[in-house]
Amino acid sequence: MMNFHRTAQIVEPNWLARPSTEVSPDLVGCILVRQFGDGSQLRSMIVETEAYGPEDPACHAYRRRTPRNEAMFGSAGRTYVYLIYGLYYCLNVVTDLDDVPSAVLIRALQLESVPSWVTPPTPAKSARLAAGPGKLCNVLQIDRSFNAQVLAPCQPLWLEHRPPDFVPDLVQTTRIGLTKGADLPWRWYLNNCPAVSKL
DNA sequence: TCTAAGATGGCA
DNA sequence: GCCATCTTAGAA
Repeated sequence: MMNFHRTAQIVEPNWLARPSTEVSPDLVGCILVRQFGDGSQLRSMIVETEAYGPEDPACHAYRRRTPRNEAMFGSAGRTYVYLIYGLYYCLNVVTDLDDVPSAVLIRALQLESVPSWVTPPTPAKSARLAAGPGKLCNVLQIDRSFNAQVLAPCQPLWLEHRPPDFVPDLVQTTRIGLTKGADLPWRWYLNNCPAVSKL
């Protein structure tokens, strides 16, 4: 039977149950879907990610398990959301096996459309509305209540695979804004993408 | 209890 | 380069 209408390929938890350094580059090009309370959806492509994991001095769970980093020890396919600098939320996708603290930070998105509630100052800036981990949570209206939630359809957030014919041109570099583990090349982004947070 | 630092971002 | 803003982890 011919299948012209491709159904969305949902990212399943078991696909995420790998080390974050493997999942992180694979998530670039995937689609993050945000469904709001009124049923409306905002779709966007992940264009920049960073991996955090065990034996990683920059990982929030490097020292020990605490109430804040608890979600990182949870099962793959859930979120880890935390507040940084008392101002911004950051969204992570939990990866790897249970009890292994591991997550992928979503650092930048390319929005499919500009939501009605944001008023971009200039057209040029609208491309960068979600260029940064704090900015994207702002646009998608993600706060701490999103921590440790399941990523699945009918939830506020879920992931869809990139089309099989889309092979992203990836750049791998060091992570942004760290004082520890700054030498590890665990950041990936889409080459020549205006929505990436930093070059 | 107290305090310094933090996976940021906007503006001068 | 400076700073807003506040939770959290780690020290005392």
